[in-house]
Amino acid sequence: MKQKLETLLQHAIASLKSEGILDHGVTPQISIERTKDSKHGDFATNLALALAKPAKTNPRQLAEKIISLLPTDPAVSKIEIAGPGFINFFINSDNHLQLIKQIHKEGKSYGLSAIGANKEVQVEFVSANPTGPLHVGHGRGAAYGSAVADLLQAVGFNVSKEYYVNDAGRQMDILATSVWLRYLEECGEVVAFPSNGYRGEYIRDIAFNLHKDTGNEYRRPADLVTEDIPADEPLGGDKELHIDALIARAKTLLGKSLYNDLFQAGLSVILNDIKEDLEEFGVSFQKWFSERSLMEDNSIQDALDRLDASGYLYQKEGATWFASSRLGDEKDRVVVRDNGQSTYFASDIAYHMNKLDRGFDQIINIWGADHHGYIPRVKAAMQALGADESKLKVILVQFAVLYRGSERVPMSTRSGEFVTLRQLRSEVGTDAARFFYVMRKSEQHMDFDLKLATSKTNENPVFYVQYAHARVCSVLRQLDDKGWERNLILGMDNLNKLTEPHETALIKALSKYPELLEKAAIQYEPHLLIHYLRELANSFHTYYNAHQFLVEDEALRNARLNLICATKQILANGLSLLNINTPESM
RNA sequence: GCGCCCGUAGCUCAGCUGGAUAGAGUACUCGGCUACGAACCGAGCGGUCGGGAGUUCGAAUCUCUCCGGGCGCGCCA
Repeated sequence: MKQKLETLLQHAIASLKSEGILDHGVTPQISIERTKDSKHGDFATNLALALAKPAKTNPRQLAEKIISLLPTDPAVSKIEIAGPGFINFFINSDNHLQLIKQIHKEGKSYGLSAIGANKEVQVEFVSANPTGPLHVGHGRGAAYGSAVADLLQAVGFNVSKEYYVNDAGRQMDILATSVWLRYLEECGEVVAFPSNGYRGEYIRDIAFNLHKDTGNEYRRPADLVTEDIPADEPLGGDKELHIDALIARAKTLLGKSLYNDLFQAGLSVILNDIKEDLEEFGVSFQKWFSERSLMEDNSIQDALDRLDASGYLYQKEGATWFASSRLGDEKDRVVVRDNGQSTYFASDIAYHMNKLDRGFDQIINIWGADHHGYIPRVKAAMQALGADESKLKVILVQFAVLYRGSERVPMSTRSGEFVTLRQLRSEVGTDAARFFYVMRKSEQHMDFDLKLATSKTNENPVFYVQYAHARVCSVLRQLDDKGWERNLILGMDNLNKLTEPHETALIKALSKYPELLEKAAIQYEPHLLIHYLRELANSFHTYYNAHQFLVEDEALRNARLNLICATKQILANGLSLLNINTPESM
């Protein structure tokens, strides 16, 4: 409909030009908007306001001229000028009614579009370090990322969802060592647990199972473990030196092969837990990309060679630096440390080179807001690799700050004090959790009150939308109980009986769905879909309370049933896009 | 200190590529089941859109500045 109006306006502009009212060089941006107030019709354009200046006339006069030049169209029943010079379009009600047939015909695919033109898009999100279970902060990235990806898929992009697994580096060594020390405790060796180790209960679980499965294979005497290790922080030492020494000791005492097994054991338990957790949360990935694989297949070296070949690398103080400041970063960055180890950033350069090599048209990274300082250096790396940096879009998701009542809940993986995504899901339910996360736009800081979410689950708006769906289902069951059958064709033939204002409003709400879906997808704003679904549910509930559907008049009854079934269809389409259940009863 | 994000009703948030009277939910006050589910609906209450200046026909929206809050500024990942 919007497009139709745009075409009509294009004609009018062409006529304005040929009449000499408008200069030929002017190519106005036509914006057609939904009206907020139905007194202003269905659609409005500010075209006359925008063109008044170049046409050297006043907006209302120009609006009249435009209307007189507008070709007539059967879908448009009335055109008005309002306010300072808005042109308001009223759509023929028959045209609205056709929508019900269209929704019925297209069913699940109603609202999908092809604007993505099958372009290849990669969306990388969550990518939490596999050092512990996902917490509620990760949940937001997971819910948001999958919603964005699924929306893009719905409007015709070819989307690949990916999780970057940081299975290398010091954090992982700390994890392996933490597991080992807990394992030694299981064996009966007394070793003080480092203040900088992972203290979570899940580490003990992994150690317990490891001990159960392998016996004393990893056991080493406590005095050998602690011999000559620098003091930990609580004893006046340095916690970083302390834990690094313990890591080194683990490697020496266990040997490369056993240490690797230990490392792998911890990693796979945690990673499997994350995969399962996300699966249950309705989030799936096409690919789990391992950081370690970049080291093993020489990708990091290749990437660095490429940077070197284009002259962006140099040596200083024993380390290798990437001259990212030449490409907009605030300073240069180390890629190979003076001890010969490559940095995390070097892995990331290689990873992004890999993404580019895979030929995606668009690469979307969804990161926590704490990574924002990282964007310039990654973009610099892409440029240095000779790629178009606009291919990369980084979306930052702000933190969810947890409260229990008015008390702030701390979140730190290291300390082990955090609320896991699993706990949240079991307390508030997966549907409610997803809905709540996606309800807010990503840049908005989010206050998540656990007390509120858990004690008053019925107040979560997800139930409001699901209830609308269940209510339609209930009406259909009632129809059956009364011994009536639905007559689809009779209903379609009598759509013109739907003349109540509540019906018109509901149909109008239905008609917004496709354009809304496109907007939400292209702008990466799934919260728009949530808000829409709530509005739609509201239109339905209002209608439900104002009129009875199961009336004696068979023609009217079936017309109304067709309308509410169309509503049910769109509620289902929208909710399932967000991976939220559409219950038939609640 | 520099950089990014945010500041809208008592609370949680929409609205931001400039558009008509700034909207929801929640809380509070009324009203609605001899109706297909009251997990619902209707009405009311509630605002210097953080302050100030600018841009223009028009600013919550754009620019500048100040104030307040979050986050980041490692040879950590």
